[in-house]
Amino acid sequence: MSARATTRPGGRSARVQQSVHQAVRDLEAEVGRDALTVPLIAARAGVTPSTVYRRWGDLRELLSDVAVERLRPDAPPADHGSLRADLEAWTVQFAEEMSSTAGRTYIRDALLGDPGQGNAGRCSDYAAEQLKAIGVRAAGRGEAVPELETLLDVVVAPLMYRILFRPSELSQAYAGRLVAAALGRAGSPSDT
Amino acid sequence: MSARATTRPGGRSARVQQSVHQAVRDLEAEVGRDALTVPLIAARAGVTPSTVYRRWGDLRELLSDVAVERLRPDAPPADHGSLRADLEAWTVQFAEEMSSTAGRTYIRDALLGDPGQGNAGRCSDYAAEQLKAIGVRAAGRGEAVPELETLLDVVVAPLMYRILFRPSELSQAYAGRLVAAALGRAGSPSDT
DNA sequence: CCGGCAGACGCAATTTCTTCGCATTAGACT
DNA sequence: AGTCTAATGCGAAGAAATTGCGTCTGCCGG
Repeated sequence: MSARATTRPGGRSARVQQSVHQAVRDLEAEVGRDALTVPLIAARAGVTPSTVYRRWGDLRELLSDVAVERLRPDAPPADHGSLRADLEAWTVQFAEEMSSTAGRTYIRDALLGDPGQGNAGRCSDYAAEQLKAIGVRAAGRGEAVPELETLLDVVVAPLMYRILFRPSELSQAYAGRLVAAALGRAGSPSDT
Repeated sequence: MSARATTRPGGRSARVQQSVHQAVRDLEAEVGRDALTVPLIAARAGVTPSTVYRRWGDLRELLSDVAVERLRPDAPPADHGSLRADLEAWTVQFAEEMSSTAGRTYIRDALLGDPGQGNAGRCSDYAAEQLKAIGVRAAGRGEAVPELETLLDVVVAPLMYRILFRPSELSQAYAGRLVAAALGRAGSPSDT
């Protein structure tokens, strides 16, 4: 499932998916996430509930798809002139977005309704792409760049762990320390 | 919510909670987790569905409570004679348990139905307690012991990140590298 | 030891959600 | 243009969620 790239961009399936996703976003803002139901979303989207059940299986999977869309970065990471500055800026922004009430909800939704783990993997891929872009740019400047896996282990994973399991232990200073730790070491615990 | 320590151990509320939890565990083994419903659980537990809804709110919160119970370590970490050996053994066992199909399901359930983030925090506390016990024992031997926060950042967080977001990237060798990384550094990115 | 009190539970009706079969339609392909 | 596949709409039947009300359990003061 996880309806994606169905027929063509102009086809009916694509229109239905768009209007359903849009209905989820609209209703989430209007009535709150906890009040969302499949019949409610279907009515707003102008389709019948059975269509939603057939395409997405249940409400959780639909919310998971929408959440992943919202977690997709909308722009490449900003260029601040150095690897350290780029990493710090990206990390702080990432931490702020993900630790917000909305961000945590999206992460949890993305993780929850996810039979094949596809959506969760996509979340990680988004972060990896951004970090890779920062790394390529830094390499172009001649800077030494940590392994991508190292950054995921040392920066992203601790952030996400706190966001999910220890939301009170997260601060901007902590995010900064993670970046410092990542840049302070050349090798990597994960050189797979 | 999150019914806990209601009246007395012998009270009726406690009996209801126990029988409901037991019903969840039994039915999970018999019919599979995806087939669980509140009416089904209530019938097995010998209570009415409305009781379950009133005490736990919905199925997700009930499953969250049961999942946290299952994630609670049943014994202190084994003693292998040295900090490194204890850490490696604990980490490998932790990774195996948590990355199994059942373990991932419990983690996801614990995270999902968790309004106040109380259950997620408890999961982290369990790991922290085990690590602390290993640390205290090592300190008693005169070994230098990393900060607890460092272990959470360097060992637990990367493991959990892979379990949740990149399940295919997890191996026993990776768990070993994480321990090596944790013991190879004295300081900490998180000396809060 | 007895009676009152607060909270939890059982019961049952109502509302809402979920599932399914069947007919119809949109879009693709020749 | 004609046909073929797949997705959608519709409606009914079944299951689950929610709620009000009466009852009972277990606790506490008299």
